[in-house]
Amino acid sequence: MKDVARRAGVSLGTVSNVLNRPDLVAPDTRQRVLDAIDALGFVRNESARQLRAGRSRTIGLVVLDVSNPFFTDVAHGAESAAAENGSVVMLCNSGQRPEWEGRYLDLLEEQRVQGVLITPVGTDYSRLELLAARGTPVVLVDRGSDSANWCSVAVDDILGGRLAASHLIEQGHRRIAFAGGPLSLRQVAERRLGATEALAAAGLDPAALRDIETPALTLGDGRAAGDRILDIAEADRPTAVFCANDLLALGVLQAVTGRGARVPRDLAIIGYDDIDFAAAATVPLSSVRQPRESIGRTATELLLDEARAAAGHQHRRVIFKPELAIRASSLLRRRPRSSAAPRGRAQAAND
Amino acid sequence: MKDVARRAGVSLGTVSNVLNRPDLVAPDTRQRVLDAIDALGFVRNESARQLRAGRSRTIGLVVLDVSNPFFTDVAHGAESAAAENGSVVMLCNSGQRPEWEGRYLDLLEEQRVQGVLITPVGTDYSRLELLAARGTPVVLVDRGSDSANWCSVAVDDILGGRLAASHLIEQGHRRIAFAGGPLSLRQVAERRLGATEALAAAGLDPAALRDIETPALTLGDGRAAGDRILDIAEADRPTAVFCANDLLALGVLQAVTGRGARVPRDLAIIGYDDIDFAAAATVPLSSVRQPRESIGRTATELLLDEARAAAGHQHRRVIFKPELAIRASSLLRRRPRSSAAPRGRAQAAND
DNA sequence: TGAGGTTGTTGGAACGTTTCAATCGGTTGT
DNA sequence: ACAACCGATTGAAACGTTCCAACAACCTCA
Repeated sequence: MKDVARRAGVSLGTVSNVLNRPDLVAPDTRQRVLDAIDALGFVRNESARQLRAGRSRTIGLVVLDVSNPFFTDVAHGAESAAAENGSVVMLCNSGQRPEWEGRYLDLLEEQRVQGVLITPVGTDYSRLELLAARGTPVVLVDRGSDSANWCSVAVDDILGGRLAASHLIEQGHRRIAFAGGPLSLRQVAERRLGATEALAAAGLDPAALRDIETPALTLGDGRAAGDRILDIAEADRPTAVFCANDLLALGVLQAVTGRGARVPRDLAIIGYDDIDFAAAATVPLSSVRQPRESIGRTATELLLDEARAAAGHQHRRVIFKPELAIRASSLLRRRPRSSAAPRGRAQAAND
Repeated sequence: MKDVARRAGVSLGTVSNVLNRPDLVAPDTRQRVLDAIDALGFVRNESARQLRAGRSRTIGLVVLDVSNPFFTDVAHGAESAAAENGSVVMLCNSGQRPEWEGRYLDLLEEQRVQGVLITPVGTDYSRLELLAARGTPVVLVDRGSDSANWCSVAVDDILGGRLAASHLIEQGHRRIAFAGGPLSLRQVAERRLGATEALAAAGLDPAALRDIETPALTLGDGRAAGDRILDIAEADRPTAVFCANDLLALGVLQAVTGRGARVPRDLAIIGYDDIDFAAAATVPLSSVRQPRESIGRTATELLLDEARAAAGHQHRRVIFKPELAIRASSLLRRRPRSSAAPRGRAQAAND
């Protein structure tokens, strides 16, 4: 910047003004400075700006799994909201490992980010509370929280679980499995809880929900879960499975059809998230839809509001409602008429 | 840091030494400083470090599409290589839009990142050349380049295209389509080129390759492509399609089976990338496998080498070889025995 | 005893910005 | 003719680190 100033024959302060408050400086001076910038190929040093400003223009987004399209969609929403406000999102992948989550939080705090959007791995929020207490705004994503320390944006996972299970019950299923894990993930626990509520509401025994616990929520774990379901003796085998997310559901679908079972006739499947691949599976996958991009967008807006308002900020708790997206993988009866009549051949089988 | 120094009764320099070269400082002083750090909840200011150091510990990774699992896998490889070297990867999504790519490059340069890993949108490398000339190492990812300005890590896409098309020809197909676009993406153009080479090598007319050009490489574009293929009169319709990536192929698969056509009997499909979802599709998708994580890892290592060696760095050009991953979506004949005997029922149909 | 080492600590300059009070011509109003 | 004001520019003080030459205290050996 010093070089630019010298070349344009002005002082450092003027160059800074051209960069930050161009209207303050006379048009011809401004032009001279801009020319010098061009000629020298000058590029602002963001570190120095941040150091001076005390805060960066970056927002941290810590997700459980980047290879899960759900999170990339959330990230997408966050990114566009941030871009509209001149900020950037730094995407960090904890991979459901608490140590990585911690590492990334340290890193983000050292960078003095504007704030952190996070879907925490566990339920121990002490690190986050410290972060918030030291002045970095935190917003919980895809996870409600009654804490007074931050905003949160969530989807009603209990309701989602209830919707999914009710749908299966309504389709005539009585032996239903729940695949998902670890149960320490609040999303998983709540979806499961919703399912048991639906069973109870239908006069069935909630304890009869068959748990297929998985180490994580990936395609591979889904394949393993599918194998485990098929390994159950037929008389006892669930006729339907509710998976804690679509990755799992797609894995189950693959394992099960790979072994010659028919979906939904032999096993009905419903997932959760309604990622794009769900509809694209060749037995189109029923799922519970969440407003993925809106989650990211809303969380970012809450965060920026807090970062700017500093004092006069009221923490808020936003809860979206999930919706059923019914497709072939869970439909045993003739497909109910929906507004847009579906094209495919309706399944006639019934159990 | 000043507060820490005061509390521990030492000078600023000593605190810095505790943080950066702990072995230089006497054990008890060190402990006193560490205690003070804990008590005050001190967190290093990364901006100040960077300003002083002149360079950050961040690596920029600019990809074409974060929602494409191929790139998240590349990112994963890059991330772990970076982590081993105490660096972090900042993931940026250009979404195939040149303006966004430019914005992100500006941003990364302002941050004085250690270097930039990029799969460029177009073929205009002038912005990158400027970046490299000003001293930021650049590594081209998934794109070969003979430029003397940077390293590159690529996969031989021409070979990949040849493999895919040869396989289809060998399966008896004569009317073959290529779905992909825009052709300005080098990946797309080269995969297509490989396919025409394969046709020529088999004594077929390379010009007979039927182009289904798509605006981008997404699931949605694939569905549209599938519809366009089925709209072709049956006598003239291709019996096989080679898709420029798996997202496209999965889209085609969905559209085609949704309209009652059978895969591979009515239309054989082969994709590219071999993402996890490919094997998980219910007609498991044949594909061309690329070493996704290795690409990211190798690129990062080249980058870090350049960033460190500064002077004595030789630009290198790494080219991986792709492999066929044959699955049901392209197999008309009895499945050839592979080392691990496949479980499913073999297809008996033949054309 | 004093020269030379070793070990641990210190003070201050530098990194590249932003910000703000101060300054400087030049008008304008009275 | 003087005060008051205006817009444009300047100079210097931060911001929080790292780095390095210098120093102090102590030890060792001739």
